[in-house]
Amino acid sequence: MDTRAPAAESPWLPFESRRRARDEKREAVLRTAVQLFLEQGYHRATLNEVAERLNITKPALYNYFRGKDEILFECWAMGLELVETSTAAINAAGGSGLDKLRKMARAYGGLMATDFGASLVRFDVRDLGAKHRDIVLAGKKSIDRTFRGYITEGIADGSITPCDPKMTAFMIAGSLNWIGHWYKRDGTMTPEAIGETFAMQLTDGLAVRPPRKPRTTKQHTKR
Amino acid sequence: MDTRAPAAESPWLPFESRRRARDEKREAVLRTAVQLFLEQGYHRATLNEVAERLNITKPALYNYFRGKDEILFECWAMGLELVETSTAAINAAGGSGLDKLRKMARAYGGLMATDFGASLVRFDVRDLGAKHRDIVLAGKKSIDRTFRGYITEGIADGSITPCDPKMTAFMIAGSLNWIGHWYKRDGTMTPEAIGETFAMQLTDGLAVRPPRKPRTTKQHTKR
DNA sequence: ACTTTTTATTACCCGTGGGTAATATACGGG
DNA sequence: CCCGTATATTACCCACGGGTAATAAAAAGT
Repeated sequence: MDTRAPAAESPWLPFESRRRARDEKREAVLRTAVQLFLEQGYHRATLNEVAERLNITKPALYNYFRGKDEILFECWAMGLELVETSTAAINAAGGSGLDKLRKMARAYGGLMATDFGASLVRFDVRDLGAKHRDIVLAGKKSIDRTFRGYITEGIADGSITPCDPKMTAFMIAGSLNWIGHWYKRDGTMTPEAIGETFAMQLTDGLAVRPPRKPRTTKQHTKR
Repeated sequence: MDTRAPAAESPWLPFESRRRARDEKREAVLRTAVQLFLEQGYHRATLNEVAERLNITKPALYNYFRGKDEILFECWAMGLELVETSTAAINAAGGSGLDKLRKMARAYGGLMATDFGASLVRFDVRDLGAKHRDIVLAGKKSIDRTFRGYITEGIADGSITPCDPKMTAFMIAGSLNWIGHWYKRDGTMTPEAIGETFAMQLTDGLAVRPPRKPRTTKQHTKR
């Protein structure tokens, strides 16, 4: 009667044979939800459709989450966790401030091309309850501090030219965050490649620097 | 009976003396709406509250707009118009690709600190009807083309070091777009100052360049 | 095999908010 | 002064979707 193929990879096979572990299912809900939220936007996405994609019905979701906003929060939590893992590795590896900043740009930029990574910038904290919102805001603040930290560190150790760490962090994080808004899987560039490109260009600059003798700045005579 | 002070500057004085021109009112609706949309997010903001802030009632809004989504669209239209005005001025002024890119960064960055400017990046095109959505997407595409154009121009005229214009445009526009997400009026920096800072740093780079003789890249021996 | 617990289903509630119909009030012109 | 038009108001509709209660079916325990 219903000949639709089952959604990609749901632990709930269309009928019966449901015996996987609880955590696996919870995670599956999350994966499906984050996808739908990104696809349609949090408010347009309905729990009914999340459930449908998993071959279950809406109330079943309430076995794993207290409500829609908790699912949203968990998406954020996943993203934050990924970032923390990255920063931990970077801090452990050591190096100059510039080194760390570049590694961070690469890692963070790559994350922005993943579902849970994009969650960090595509969703709205105002959709969360006060409690969860505070947690997320703290996480975001921590990320910001990390960026600023690497920059001040870099200025101190001479690997980065003096600048306002706050503004520069906003600038770099902003351009990386934006990846979460435009990146589509169909693109030719892999997330890592994008992260790499951004990391280099953000820290390398654009303007041509006159190698030594700056020829009088305006010599673009012919048109 | 109702002793509340009338909202800031509404053409509708609490009772009577409503005779201002239609366009003025339409614009007032727009200004109030965009503020509320930014404050609370499009979906949480209600037309009832928009109306309330203007000392009128919801159905009165329908004298000026066909629906909520049309109001949203007009916010976008305002923002797009502002950008177009800027680019027109920049193109008229001429200069090298780098010059134009810097001017654009300054102008666009400043716009991101305004309500209608922020509309361009804080709202979701998926909230629009197909027709309006297409218009907005076309506008965004045009902005992207402008950035890319200045970059390719700059590469051609030698003011910008060779790079992938697409990626670089994403990078610069991204960091500027992000201003629309974090800028708050209470900050110490004026929008123009931010635009200026970003314009310079984005095009100047961060990494210390060894003035001439690069001393063997790793000399951060002590700690 | 029986009971208990977990997990799912069906059926429903109901708050919210965009949108509309019917109506009233003000304004401008003849 | 009266009428037509523009603009506002009150009162309402109703679709949508998050959330819940009651119940059934399956797993797990003994």
